[in-house]
Amino acid sequence: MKQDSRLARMIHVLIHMALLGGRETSETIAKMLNTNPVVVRRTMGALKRKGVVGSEGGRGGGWALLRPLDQLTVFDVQRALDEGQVLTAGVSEDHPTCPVERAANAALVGAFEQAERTLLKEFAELRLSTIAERAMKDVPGSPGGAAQRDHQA
Amino acid sequence: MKQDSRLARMIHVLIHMALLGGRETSETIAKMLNTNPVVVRRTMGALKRKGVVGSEGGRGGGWALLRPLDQLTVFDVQRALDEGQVLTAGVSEDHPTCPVERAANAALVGAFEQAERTLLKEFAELRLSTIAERAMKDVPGSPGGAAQRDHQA
DNA sequence: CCTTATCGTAACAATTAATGTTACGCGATG
DNA sequence: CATCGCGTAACATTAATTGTTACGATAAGG
Repeated sequence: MKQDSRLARMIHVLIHMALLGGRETSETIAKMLNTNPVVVRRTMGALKRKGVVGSEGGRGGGWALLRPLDQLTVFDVQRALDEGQVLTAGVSEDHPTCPVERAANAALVGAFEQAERTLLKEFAELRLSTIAERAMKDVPGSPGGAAQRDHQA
Repeated sequence: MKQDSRLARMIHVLIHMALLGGRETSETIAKMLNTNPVVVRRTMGALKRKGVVGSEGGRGGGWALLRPLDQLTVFDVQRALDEGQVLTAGVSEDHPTCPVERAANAALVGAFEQAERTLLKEFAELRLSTIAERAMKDVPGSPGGAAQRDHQA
């Protein structure tokens, strides 16, 4: 399957929205994400339901952040997009009554739950304002300079 | 996308192989996994390359465990199946030069790497013999009894 | 030898999850 | 009342995993 990139995209967009400061239409945001306005509405709709952003229709409408970046963590965005598990163990369902299969699945599920706790803790500590600051440090340098610092090699 | 269940399946099979003690053909194993012999060969092939199992062709051939279960961890099996990352952050690649996108991606990648370290540590501590013992405790009770202990609700 | 059992592998189909696209309804603003 | 923009349903596209078919190589058995 294809990878779910909604979280990365939403973090990206929310930071841009904060930097721009105003109200953005789905079409503007779609261009930021190199995609289609409908995809934007779908995903932003989830954030709206959780009070992260607001929307207005009609002329002059669009989407607006409802909280400053330093009061928004990656955890908040993640939970707004999906309340279920982030990490799910790929279990087998070939013989659901086989005790060995069940024990194997249970062991994997347990390990993934542990890893998910770590992940969510990391998410909860990551403020969007922090990410925005890191992005800023990337701008001043010329292309090819300090810009690649974080995820090049 | 569909979830990768090879790890769960291989753990399941390896434990059965140890319990049976002999040499199993791809067809026998395929029945355990409710699938096709070719799928088994593909996946077991990876374990063979890492010395977890051995195979022999021709009459009387099949697959055999090369190590006892207490010298095999989930980590070993995982690495045999795939040397890459287990957990991968779903990053966005809409504007690869945008500093904001890059910072967002980098933050997520970092969090997932942390979670992966937790996961691999759990895997390394999980011996297949331990899982086998847990499965054994599941057998004696009648269906509906202690059997559901671990992953029912 | 020649038949049979088995692994090894390539090529292709089926299934499933995420994303992209088109179409249309509804409300707000000028 | 025309236009802009969200909301949503329905369908198409893309990508990853798994399933399937087909065929080659190798190792006994007779």
